[in-house]
Formats: sequence, structure tokens, C-alpha cells
Amino acid sequence: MPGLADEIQQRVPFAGPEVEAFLNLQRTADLLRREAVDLLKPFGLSPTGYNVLRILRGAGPEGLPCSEVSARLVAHDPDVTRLADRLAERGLLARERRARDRRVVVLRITADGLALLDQVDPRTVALHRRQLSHLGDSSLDSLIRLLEQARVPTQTNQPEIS
Amino acid sequence: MPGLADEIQQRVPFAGPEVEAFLNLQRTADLLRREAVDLLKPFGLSPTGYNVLRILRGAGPEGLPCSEVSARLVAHDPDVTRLADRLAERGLLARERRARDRRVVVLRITADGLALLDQVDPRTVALHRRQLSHLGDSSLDSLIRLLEQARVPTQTNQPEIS
DNA sequence: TACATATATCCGTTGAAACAACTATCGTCT
DNA sequence: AGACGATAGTTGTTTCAACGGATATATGTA
Repeated sequence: MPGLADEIQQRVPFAGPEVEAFLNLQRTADLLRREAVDLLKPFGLSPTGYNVLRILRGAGPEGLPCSEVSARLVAHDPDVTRLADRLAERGLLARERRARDRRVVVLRITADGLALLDQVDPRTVALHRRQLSHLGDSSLDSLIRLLEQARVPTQTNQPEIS
Repeated sequence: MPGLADEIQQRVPFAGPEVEAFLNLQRTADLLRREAVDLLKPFGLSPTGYNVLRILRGAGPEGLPCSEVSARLVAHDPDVTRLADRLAERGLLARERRARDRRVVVLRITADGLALLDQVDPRTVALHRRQLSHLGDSSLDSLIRLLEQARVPTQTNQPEIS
């Protein structure tokens, strides 16, 4: 197969700092996330499930509609219904249809859910500290600021003229 | 249910910069990744599949064993077998058992695979530029450096004494 | 009221990731 | 040679995310 070798080789080895930043972002996020997954697994929680419970705790006793929970998730998951199904089966949250608008289902964390969070929270905090504290506060602040900045433009993006 | 309201409320609103950095990292990575997923979908590629093809292109005509591909993936996926299955079915890569060690299966990108990459690459580069170029080169460099730093300690972590 | 449209959630299906058990092959030691 | 353990992939199963269509309710309009 002549000519193939010429085509292959190290092409696009460096496609600009944006690409490199994207890949580093994915790589780092994946690595740290896996450790969080492993930590949460013994508690029967996925990162998303854990996230839902924390959102509901933050929402207080009035709870929050599914749609609102969905909007606040770290990793946007459109299928809150079945996610809540699993958590409700285990008694970690309660569901109730709102009277004045019977379309919305309000989710509320239960005492069991709160107890589980109390058990898990110290571990995740310790994990993240172990993962990132070596950067130091000032680097962490920079990192946080850069990550926030990185999210800005994609939200207000013009659709391509194409 | 008295007492419940006291337990709920905004607890753990700020558990330290490490937690905030972790959440920002996940949030940003997820947001950017989703756009990449949408971009790749019309080409029938997942981010991981795209990643495999680029790794194989970089490896050149000699190809790479499954295990080596797995190790170089951005998002570590232990199941390269079936990932390669799908790509091989579409003729994007070829598989061959190595003669001197018949345990290893060598993956090689095909001309079709290279052609697909040629089609996709400019789009992903453009996407990442659109996502991140507003940060500017110096901020991007900082971000890359911080993300690299963040990956260091987790690799050499002592198991907890616990 | 009747109708059209929008919204919030639900559910059926598909595809892929996670985990574990299994097979084949190799290297080494006796 | 034969046995043991290590290595490289493969395969089965379960679970979960993604996508789209379906349902129920609400809202606006004539």
C-alpha cells in the first residue's frame, strides 16, 4: 500500500492551544470524576444522583420541580424522571404532584436522604482536597476563574451561518 | 415533620476551593464535551471513537496494540475490544493478530479512517477555537498548566490509612 | 366553550459504559 | 516437556444515558 505511509504519520500534532486545552480539560475531568465515582459507588450513588440530593437539600423543605433540578445539575441530564425513580425507590426523596399546576412534580429530600448526604459529604470533601489541595489557594482560584470564563461564550453562541 | 427544616437549608454551601474547583471542572468539561458530541454525531463517531482514530493516525502504519490504545485514551475506557469492533465494521480500522505474540491484536487505521479524520478535524478545531479562543493565548496556557498540575497527585496517591 | 399551542413529565427503545468471568497465549521454572 | 502464573483480549450481563414520541395539563385566542 504505497502512499499510505505518507498520509499517516504525526499529522495535526498540535492544532493550537484551544484544542490542547480542551483535551486537557477532558482528561483531567475524567480522571478526577472516576475517583469520585469509585467513592460514591459503595453508597449506591452516581455523581448525578449525589448531585440531585445536594440540590434538593439546598432547596429546602419546599422541594423543587424536576425541571428545576434538571437545570441545576452539573452534568445536564434531561431524564430526571427515571433518575428520581431510583432515588425515590430507595426512600431518599419524595415526589408529589403540585396542586395548582398538576403538570409539575415536586421533588423533596427525605430524612434518609439527608442522613446519606451526612455520611457521604465528608468523604467527597476529603477526596477533592486530596485531589487538588496541592495546587494551593491562589492557583485554585485562578483555575476556578478560568473554568468559569471558559463556559461563558458557548452559552451565548451565534448559530453558524453555514 | 418538625426539625426537618432545620436540617435542610443551605448546608455545605461552600466546602472549600477544592470542591468548587472540582465542580467547575466537571461543569465546564461536560458543557464543552456535549458540543463535541453533537458535532461528531453526524459522522457516526463518539468522542472516544474519534480519539481512537486520532491515536492510530499518530501511531503510523505499524498500528498499535489494543492495550496501548486504551492507555492513551483521553477518557480511559477498558473496553477497546468492542469499540474497535464498531470502527472495524465500518472499515475505519483494521485488526490483525501479531505473529510473534499471538495474544496481542494490532489496530491500524485505514484509508477510509484517514479520510474521515480529514473531514472531521477542521470542524473540531474550529469548534474548540470557538469555545475557547476568547480566553487568549496566555490564559489558555495558564489553564493548560493548571489542568496538568491537577492530574499529578492522583496518579501517585497513597492509599488512605483509614 | 372549543381549539391551538406550549409546557412538564413520562416512557419505549437503542446504544454504550462498567464490571466480571472466561479463553488463549506467552514466559519461566523445574 | 509440564506446570504455574502473568498478560492480552474477548464475551456476558447489568445498568445507565440519550433520543424521540406520547400523555397530561395549562394557557391563550376566537
